[in-house]
Amino acid sequence: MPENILIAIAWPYANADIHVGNITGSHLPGDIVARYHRLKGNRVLMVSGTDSHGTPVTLRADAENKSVEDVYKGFHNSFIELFKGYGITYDLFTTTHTENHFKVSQAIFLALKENGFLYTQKSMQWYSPTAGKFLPDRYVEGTCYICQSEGARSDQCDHCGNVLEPEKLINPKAKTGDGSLELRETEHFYIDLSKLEPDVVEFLRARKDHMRETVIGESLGKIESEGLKPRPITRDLDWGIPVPVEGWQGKCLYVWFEAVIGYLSASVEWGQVSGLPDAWRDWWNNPDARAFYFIGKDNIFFHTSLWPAELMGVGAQFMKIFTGKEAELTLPYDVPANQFMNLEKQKISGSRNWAVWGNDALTRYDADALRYYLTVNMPEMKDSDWDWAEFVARNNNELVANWGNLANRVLSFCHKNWEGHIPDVDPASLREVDRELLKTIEEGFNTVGALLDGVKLRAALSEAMKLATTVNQYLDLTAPWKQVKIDKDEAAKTVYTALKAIDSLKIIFAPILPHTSSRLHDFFGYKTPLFGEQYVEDIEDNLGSHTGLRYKGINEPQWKPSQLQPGAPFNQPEPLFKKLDESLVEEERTRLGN
RNA sequence: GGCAAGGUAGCUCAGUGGUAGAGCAGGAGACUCAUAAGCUCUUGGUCGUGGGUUCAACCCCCACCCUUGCCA
Repeated sequence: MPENILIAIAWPYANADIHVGNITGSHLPGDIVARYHRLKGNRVLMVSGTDSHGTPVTLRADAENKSVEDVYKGFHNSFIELFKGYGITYDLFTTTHTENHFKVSQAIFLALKENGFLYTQKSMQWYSPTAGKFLPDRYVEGTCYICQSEGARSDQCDHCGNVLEPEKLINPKAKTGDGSLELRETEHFYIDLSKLEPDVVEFLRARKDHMRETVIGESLGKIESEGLKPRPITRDLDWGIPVPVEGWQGKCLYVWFEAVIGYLSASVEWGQVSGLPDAWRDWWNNPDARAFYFIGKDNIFFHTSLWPAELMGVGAQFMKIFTGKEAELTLPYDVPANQFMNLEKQKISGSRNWAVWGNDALTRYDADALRYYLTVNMPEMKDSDWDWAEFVARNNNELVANWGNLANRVLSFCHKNWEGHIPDVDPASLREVDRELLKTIEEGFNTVGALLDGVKLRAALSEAMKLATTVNQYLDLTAPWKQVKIDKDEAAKTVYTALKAIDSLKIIFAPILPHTSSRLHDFFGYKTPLFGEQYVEDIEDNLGSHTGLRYKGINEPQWKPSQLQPGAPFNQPEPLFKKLDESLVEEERTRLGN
């Protein structure tokens, strides 16, 4: 019975390019788990999109003298290029600036309102008369009223570290230089999270055993010690989703409230563009569907507490408003948040160009080499570090030397000695040592599969590499290069066994290394591909048009041991991975910080 | 400041109340099918600091230091 698996990945914000930390943090782990479940034959829906709204986008547009649409679309298109290059297979990668997302978000808002979880409250906010608008707290700075230091943000002082009350800031100025500011009264909607706190706590307790300790600590641990407080969910802003209430013109839904709804709205949109308008309900109205949310540690609260609170708060009301039929929405099953990846011991910083940019790295390195290093070094438990010397070493000593060389040595040995055919061996004639090896590899489908299912990706990769080592050991023991000179039939058994093992390992590695596994798949001459294809599609609606990244899958379970047929022809193999020259370490390091 | 997570071999990281683990790097050896790759053996750690609980602590408790995230 196939499972329904939702892979929800954090929405990149349309204000910065994607770097290796973002890739290893959420997009790559999500893709690995998605590919695994697709190979298993499960029904996967993997969605994300560009978070296009909010103040930083409008400020950038002003600074660059562009329209906000141009700014977000510039980033959006570059994100799509990157996902194609790395093989991050979104069923739909869309944006928050779609008519559909507006409707879904507004329906969520209204459902919460009808269910009594929203209230309004007036407050004083800094207003810029010259710009004619309210400024977000982080764009107002002045003198800290606690430590008297200059340059404090109105909501927080970096010098003394205190959280500030914005209206108490001394001598406030707009960071953007909009002249003097004044306090004005404004009114906003708040979500009363304290009412939903018992539900959120229960939700987290039920998932305590399979969620990461860092995630549980950051959410359940904090709620138990600090509680959940109400949060404003609207802002004085014109670039975003209008508050769907009479008399609230000029105010929008707060980005953090609206962006998480994207997982739901992207699923709805995926159904629309796929010609299956109700299909999203198989994930969203199905309590057995498992929903995984791949995010970075800075986002934990929003996904473990706020988003579940929104979902539980709307109850069956969202579906009633949006479709006319009452139904509950599926809660997250797991939120496998990653920690951060540093770069050469320092925090990644876009403004200082202390970063390895995703698209740029692809111009010099193969996607699977990058995917390998980003998986082996994924910050699952604690922050990790991208180190160029380590990248080269791991590529050369592990990926090339162990797995790549294993495939290459056996395929080329066989191609040479058996004239481009799999040795025509009767499987019943295999020796004990051959059966042992194949049994070990077959068990790998369970052990590695369980690790992938549990989102323990470093462990899964390590286990797969261990299996490759086992095959290398087997070859050393059976030494077919000696055997072939003495008894070619015996050597044939060895080579046949090793090829079967490699053909199986190809599948086991495929979620992590899809491009090279596909090449190996081609060498073996399979007709059905391992994976489907990514493509882009322009989608029109009443807000304009946007580009969606799509994926057309293969409907065939392939997570199972090799089906290689004795005697079948196969293609001339080539090395799967490239050895990297040590000199590039210096070369890459000089790029940093400039 | 409050809360949360991390601080284990040169490097990157697993780990558990009961005689410290892996991969890579370093050292040695036998082999040669392969991108001089693979295989075997091996050096290497007072498990952040200081206390405490226990027959026994890296693992439990307390304090402190360092790193990171959040403060909704």
